[in-house]
Amino acid sequence: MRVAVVPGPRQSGLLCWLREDGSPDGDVVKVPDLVAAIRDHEQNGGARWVWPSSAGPYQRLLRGGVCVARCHDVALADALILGRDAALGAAPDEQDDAARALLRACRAADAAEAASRADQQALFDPVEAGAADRPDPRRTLDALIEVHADQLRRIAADEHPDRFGLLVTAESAGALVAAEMNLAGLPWRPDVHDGLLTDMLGPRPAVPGQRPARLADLAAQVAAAFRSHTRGRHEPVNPDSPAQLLHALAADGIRLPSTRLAVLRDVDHPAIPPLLEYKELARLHSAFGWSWLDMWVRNGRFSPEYVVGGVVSGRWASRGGGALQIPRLLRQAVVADPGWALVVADAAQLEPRVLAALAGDRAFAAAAAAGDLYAELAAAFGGDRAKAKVAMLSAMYGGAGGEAGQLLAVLRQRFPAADGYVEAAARAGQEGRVVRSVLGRTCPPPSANWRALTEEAADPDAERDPRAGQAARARGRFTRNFVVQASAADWALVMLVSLRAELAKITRPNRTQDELPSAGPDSCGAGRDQPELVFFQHDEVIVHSPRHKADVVAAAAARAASAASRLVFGPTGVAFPLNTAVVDCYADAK
DNA sequence: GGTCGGGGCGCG
DNA sequence: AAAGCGCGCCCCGACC
Repeated sequence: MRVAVVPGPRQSGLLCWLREDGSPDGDVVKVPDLVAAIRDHEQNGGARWVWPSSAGPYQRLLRGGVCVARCHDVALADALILGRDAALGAAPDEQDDAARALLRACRAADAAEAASRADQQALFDPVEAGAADRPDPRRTLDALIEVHADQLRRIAADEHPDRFGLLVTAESAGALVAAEMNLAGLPWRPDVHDGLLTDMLGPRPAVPGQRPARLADLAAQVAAAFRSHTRGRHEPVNPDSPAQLLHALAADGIRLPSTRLAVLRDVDHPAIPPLLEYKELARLHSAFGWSWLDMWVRNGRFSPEYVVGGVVSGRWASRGGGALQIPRLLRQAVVADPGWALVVADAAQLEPRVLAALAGDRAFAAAAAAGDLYAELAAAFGGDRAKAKVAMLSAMYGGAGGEAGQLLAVLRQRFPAADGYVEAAARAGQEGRVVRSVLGRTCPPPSANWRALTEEAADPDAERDPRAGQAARARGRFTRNFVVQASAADWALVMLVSLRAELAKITRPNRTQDELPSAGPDSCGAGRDQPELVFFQHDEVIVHSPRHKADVVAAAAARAASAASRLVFGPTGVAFPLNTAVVDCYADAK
């Protein structure tokens, strides 16, 4: 059962029950307390809540201690559906423009409210920011119902409506998980983090912006190693400046294309060893140093904002704190609370397995039935596992340099279906067509620039622009990778939301306001004794769980992985094994 | 004083 | 022969 929901003034809201086709079933219901109304319905069978975006209303619900099981996020659905239709050349639907504009205004008001809520630390103050700009609730509800019904029609019109419908459902559930994980936060020990920084960099500088002792020392060593420095003609070379480094090296007779690690590593110059060490430590300091700790860790939790579908391939992005680029070293600071454990589950070699399933390559599937895919493939590469891995990555990324070319030839011969699949995707991209993931996420169409460039080159009379071939091949690599990366993202998303559903089964249902432990935010019925999803990074999830429930959680993760494989790929010989570890500290999970 | 693209590097 | 896919964030340096 679907119910359209729009917030009204103060705590109120409008609800409208919908029929299967999305048309209104009965009158609009005005409720004085929207959070209470949704809590009641969740306790009595629930509904799929249809709202303009999860971002606004769901934050409010979570803070009221209410978790919902299902929703339809119209904004995320629109991105998927309109992306598909634009890519496939369907004409945009003029009549929906007004309705969609109204929903955008509603989401903007939600965002303004959320921003002001983040400013005020007081959680229970009524928040009225954005209220002035909020469009009329009744008109918004009508627009919501109209756009939602339109979306249902467009989903049904897809070449594979079941799969595309699953994608929309999973993306919507992903938005719920994202909000819940943001509220829960990743357990983070500032004392451990600070200890690591101090060990490597020296004590925290008293003056912010000052280089810590170790960095200052290395910077001085770098500068002193240049002749230009010893002749005293210049300011000390700043190791943070690629331009200054290139210049100083050139003055010593070494001309380099860049100051990349891979380039510097092969250079013989006294400045290089301290420079390499400087670069590594400077990055830690600037990206994840003390100021990061101050800015992002509160009450022992790191709470990044996840951006569902923020990457074209459907992977998530994050805003603030670089949540998806945490250096592996700092996993030591991710420690479960006393009496709790981290259940860390990552999909082993997800992308090559996805390719095997996509292509329906039987020989490949047979190899992927085992735990270590590359080890199984090694036989085809003279028993060398490393070669098998290079070949796979090259096939998926479009690399063909060095040894990769020969390895690709082996791959082509032994696994023709898998090779054919990515080659076809690459060809489509080069020709300016779009490709789709297994659940139907579409890659963006080529830009006008790209079209102009490549069409010019197709004209036999025109001067051949080398950039045209370059651009075409680049797009071929993009689409080649897209089909694999985006389908892997499909699998991971379905796995994540399946795990969420599994966890809900071992978690108490929603409680009433009276049962809330204290006057603080409370996620998904978690209180202080229930497992919570706290991290998701492309092919890996972390659940923070009471230690005595960790094994149950691990089993739930395994079921979620099986469910994802079945739902996304149907019957396939390919296995999608999960590496699951129950640990105190993230760094101990392999 | 700000913005913005590039270089570089962390993660998958 | 040149070159692999996707992000976010830091610093620098050019620019307004």
